[in-house]
Amino acid sequence: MEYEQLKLSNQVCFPIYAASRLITRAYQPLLEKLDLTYPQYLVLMVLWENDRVSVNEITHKLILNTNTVTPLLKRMEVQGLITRKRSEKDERSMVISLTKKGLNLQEQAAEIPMQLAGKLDVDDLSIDEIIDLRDKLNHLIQAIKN
Amino acid sequence: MEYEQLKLSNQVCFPIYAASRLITRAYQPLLEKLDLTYPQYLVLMVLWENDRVSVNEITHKLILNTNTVTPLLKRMEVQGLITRKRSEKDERSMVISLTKKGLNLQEQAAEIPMQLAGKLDVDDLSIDEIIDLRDKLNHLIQAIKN
DNA sequence: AAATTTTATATCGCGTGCGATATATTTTTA
DNA sequence: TAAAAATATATCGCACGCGATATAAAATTT
Repeated sequence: MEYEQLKLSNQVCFPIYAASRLITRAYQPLLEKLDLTYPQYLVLMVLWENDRVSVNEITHKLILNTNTVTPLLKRMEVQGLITRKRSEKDERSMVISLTKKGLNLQEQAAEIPMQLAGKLDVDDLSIDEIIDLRDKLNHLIQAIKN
Repeated sequence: MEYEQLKLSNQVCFPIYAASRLITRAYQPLLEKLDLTYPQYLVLMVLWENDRVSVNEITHKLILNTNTVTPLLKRMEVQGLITRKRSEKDERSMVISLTKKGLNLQEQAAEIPMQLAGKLDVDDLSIDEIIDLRDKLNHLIQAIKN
């Protein structure tokens, strides 16, 4: 019995899953120099755009759950990248802020997107194709969320 | 100082990372009925296409490392989905085979792709868009691999 | 105002995912 | 053929990622 829909080559989900891991692998040597993991880098990107946010805002922006983000932030606190303080307005809420060290990393991190692009074979992939890919993925994300 | 390239909304990598997790989440309730995780489902897809393969072949097809696949296969062996035997031709190699239970799951699993498609908001995403997305992702995967 | 519900964060357990490393077997080289 | 290199799998440690559950504070209802 043949089930065409069960072939790996016919899947959309598998390439997304594989691409996600390949990208994390590609980032890894670049982020290692800053002593960061990819999820930690994402948290910093959120904070560089908007410092002093709640755990809740971070989970929403990164589409992660608290049980992932809380330990992640605790590790980042130990590394001296961020601080965690209870909000005075709402004692339930945690305010996450950049330390000087976390803020200063931004300058070095700014080099990373270009360095990563260098890892892609330009013959295989154009800028237009990447932008189209990004937009279609955002469509897919919306379609799953709905 | 503003770094446009560090904004989440300008990233391609983040949507891939987010989409990957959202897809795994979408699969989860469907796979739960078969008592499978997404990576286990992927291993079965490999075996349904081609039974009696080595660990090496599985790692290559799924683009995973041995240190991920070996424990994964051991858990699947405990669940009675597969068997693991040393190859007679090459004692280093492990031959992974489907059990009857593993083989029989194929019929139920054949329903999953259609069920998953039902979770996507059709207004947001057309079939053509999905196929184009799949092809562009495969381009990206090749571009990273090179 | 007291009781109930909601919201925000944290904890626990388990399954990945991977860098680094180990072990055994096969292949290649000297 | 003995030594060295390559190949296949396994083990260890750590960081996610998430379902289930807990706890405390705030908001809502009664």
